[in-house]
Formats: sequence, C-alpha cells, structure tokens
Amino acid sequence: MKDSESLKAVFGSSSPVRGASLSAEVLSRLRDAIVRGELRPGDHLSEPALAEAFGVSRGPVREALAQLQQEGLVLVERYKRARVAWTSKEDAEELYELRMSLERLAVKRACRSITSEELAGMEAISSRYAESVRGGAIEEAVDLDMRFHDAIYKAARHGRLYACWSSLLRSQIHAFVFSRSVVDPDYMIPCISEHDSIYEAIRDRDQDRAVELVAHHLQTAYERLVSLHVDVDC
Amino acid sequence: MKDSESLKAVFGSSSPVRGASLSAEVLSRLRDAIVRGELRPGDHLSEPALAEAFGVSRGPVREALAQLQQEGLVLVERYKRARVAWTSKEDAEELYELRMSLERLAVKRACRSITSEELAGMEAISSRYAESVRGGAIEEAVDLDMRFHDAIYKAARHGRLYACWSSLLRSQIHAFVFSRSVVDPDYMIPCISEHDSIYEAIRDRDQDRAVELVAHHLQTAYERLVSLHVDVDC
DNA sequence: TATCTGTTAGTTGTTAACAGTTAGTAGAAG
DNA sequence: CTTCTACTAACTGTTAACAACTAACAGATA
Repeated sequence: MKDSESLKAVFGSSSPVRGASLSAEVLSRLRDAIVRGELRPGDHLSEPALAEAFGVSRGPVREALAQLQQEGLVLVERYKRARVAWTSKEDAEELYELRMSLERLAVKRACRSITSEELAGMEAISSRYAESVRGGAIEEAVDLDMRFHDAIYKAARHGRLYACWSSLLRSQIHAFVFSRSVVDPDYMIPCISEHDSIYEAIRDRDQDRAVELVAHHLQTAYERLVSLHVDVDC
Repeated sequence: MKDSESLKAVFGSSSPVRGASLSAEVLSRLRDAIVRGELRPGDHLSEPALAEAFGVSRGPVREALAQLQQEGLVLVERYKRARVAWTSKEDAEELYELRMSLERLAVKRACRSITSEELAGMEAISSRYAESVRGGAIEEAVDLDMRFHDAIYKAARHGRLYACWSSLLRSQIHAFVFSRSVVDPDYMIPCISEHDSIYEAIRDRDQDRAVELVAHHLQTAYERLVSLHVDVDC
C-alpha cells in the first residue's frame, strides 16, 4: 500500500496544473492515476499532499475528491483521509447487473436515434480496438473499449441515462476492466467480434438483435473477467 | 422569479445551522426548499446570499450546491450564479423511462431479499399514505410516496442501484410529483391501491407480478402526471 | 431615441489560515 | 516483552480574504 508521501512521485513529473478549472484538471489527473493503477486500492489521499503535488490549494482537491467519491473511485469518511477504493467480486457483480439494465436501454434507444456521423465514429473506434488488442496495446485497447460503450450511451440521447453511466459506472468499470486486462489481455479477443456485431446491429437499426448482442457481450465479458484470479482486490 | 435578496425570507426564520456537518445541513435544507417549491425554478442561488441566510461561510454552501447539481435540482454554470432547475415534459419522460428500468430491477431483487421488518415498514408506510391522501395532507402524502419507493430500492440490497435512485432520480422525481400534486391532489388516489398491490406481491415473493405491477404503476402515474396542465414548468 | 462603451458592484474560483479531530509514537506500567 | 496512556504531528472541516470574471447601469455618441 502506497502512502501519501509518494504522491509526488506519481504526479510530480507532470506539467503544473493550470487549465480552465483547477478542480476539473485535478479530477481528471487523479481519475486517470486511479484507473490505470498508478494509485493502488487503499492508498491514502490526503488533501495537503495532493495540493502540494498538483501545485494548487486544498479547495480544488477537495472538490475533485468529492466527485471521485461519487464515481466510486475513492472512499471518504469524515475526519479521515480519502482512500482509493477497491472492487470486490460482489462490487463487480453489482456493477455489471446495473450496467446490464442501463446498457440495454441505451442500445435500444441508440438504434433509433444514432446519426451517420456517430455510426462512422463507432466503426472507427471498433476497428482501432481490434488493432490495439491484437497489437497488445492494453491501455489503449481498454480506453477504446470504454469509448465504444460511451458512444452507445451518447447516441441514446438520454441525458440522465448518460449521467448514470458516466458519473456512477464508467470510472469503476474502467478501473476494473483495466486491472484485469493487465493480468490477462487475451480476455479482450472475443470482445472484438462482439463489438463488431453490436455495431452492425445498431447500424441496421435492429433493436432486438442489438439488445440481445449487448446482453450477451456484457454477460460473457463479465464472466471472463471475474474468472481471472487476482491476488489483490482492485 | 424570486431573487437572491429574498433567500433570507425563505431560510431566515429557521434555526441556525449547526449539525454534524454544515454542508449536509445546508444541503438538506436547500433540497427541501426546492422540492417543496419554496424556491421556484429559475431562482438565483448566490453563494454569499445563501451563506448569509444559513449563517455559515461559502465553503459548505458550495459543497451543497455541487451535490444539488448532481441531483438535478440546480443548474451551475462557471462564473454564474446557480439557478433552481426546472423540469420540462422531455425531462419528465427521461426521468420516468430511466426510473422504469431501475425500479423493475429493484423490485425484482427486493422480492428475494426483503426482510420481515422491512415488509412491516412498507405496510405501515402504505397505510399512512392512504390516510394522508384521503385526508388531503398533500406534502405528507408525497413524502410517504417517496418513502414507499425508497423502501423498495433499499430492500433490493444493491448499493449502486440505490445510489442511482437517491443521487440522480429521487430529488427530481420528488419535486416533479410534489409540484403536480399541489395542482391536482386526486392524482394520488389510484396510487393507494397500486401501492397496496405492489406491497402484497413483494410480501408473497411473486417477482413477475411485482415487476408487472410496478411497471403499470409507474406508467399510469406518469401519464396522469403529465396530463395535468401547469402554466410554469417545474 | 437608440446604441455603444466605460465603469462598478457583485459573483465565482482560489488561496491561506484557524479550530477541532484522528492516528501514530514514545514512554511508563505491568 | 507486551500493553496501556499521554502526547504530538498531521489531517479534515470551516472561515475569511484575494483575484478573476460577469453583468447591469450611467453616460457618451450617432
């Protein structure tokens, strides 16, 4: 378990934080570090240490931590340092059961409302995903996986559904999938053709088939992921 | 449209804010005021004015506003005052479509995992709901309506599903239902027997029937609510 | 009169300091 | 050597002040 004094080792080399919004920048960098496993489950995240590491004051850090708590990436207890969250098998089951409900709705709506530009984007993501998986670019592959599903939610044209996905599920799913993909990248190989099939069903506006394919994809991907044995919960 | 100078008129008479957490207290009071229509859609919520009204500094107010934005009750734009959100017909459609997906899952799980204590609680809420509706206690009736559905989500034993409901849907639904119930309290009369039937199906662990009844309840309640004509969006 | 512009009051984003709480540590007691 | 206790360092919750930005208004201009 890494501790706060090493936060500078994680963030110290990156460029100083100064963007449109300091809290948004801190949020983005912290989220990336957690999702990519640079910060490990249980690591303490003290506000002064993070503020120092990012070169900002505690205010923006506090806002970022509150948002990350909402996203399920950190645990916050009153008067205690925030900690990087972990994902148990029960957590993974919850995540995928909820995701199944939401993504079935998303893909059904997407079949009706997706534009040709969005379809072209999905196809591009899908083929780049195949390249990355076959080329062994794990981090990029997982990113593209998330972007593929993100495109479905966006195409659904449902603000609250997208909010559910992006603020409660996406980050945790991303961290979970990434941590398992590092252990066994081959997990992603079946996903290539599953993504392609889902894309084709949406393109053909075949709601029933698209929903069926998404359900099957999520179910089998979940089973492949949890069957991997990892020593530490992530 | 009310403006910030009258925030003290809304909150000035209440007791000073000092609880376990100032931000939690401010959040709770602001949420109540918005849900009950004491603050109207479009009203400006400036941080200094709220801080003054509650007798705290801007920090806790800022945290509360960020949470209310997540809950969909206020709109926040950078460098602009937060505003109380409104709910268009499209918003209501989104809310109920998403709620339908989530609550079907919730009631299905609740049938399996609900305890006898929780069942007793639901029955009590259900009968108090009937009394309130028949007695014309609108505010209390709407509160009990929300508590009835909250009990279903709690009984589902699914932390993330509950988070979805409580942090993205509940407050907006509460505000929407309350604003319409004031216009036509009779909307709630059919809900009495619908709640009772749902309770009985859950008590009998009849998943299929419970899901069917919830779907019917939400669908008809939604249709009754949007058919009411109200001059201002809420 | 209508429109543009400079100014100013008010608001948000951010920082720094203060008060109360937690947790780790050194030392005493068994 | 272990366990308990008092103490200290560090952290969070909160406040107040500063900097940057917005918007409303008064006055000048066409």
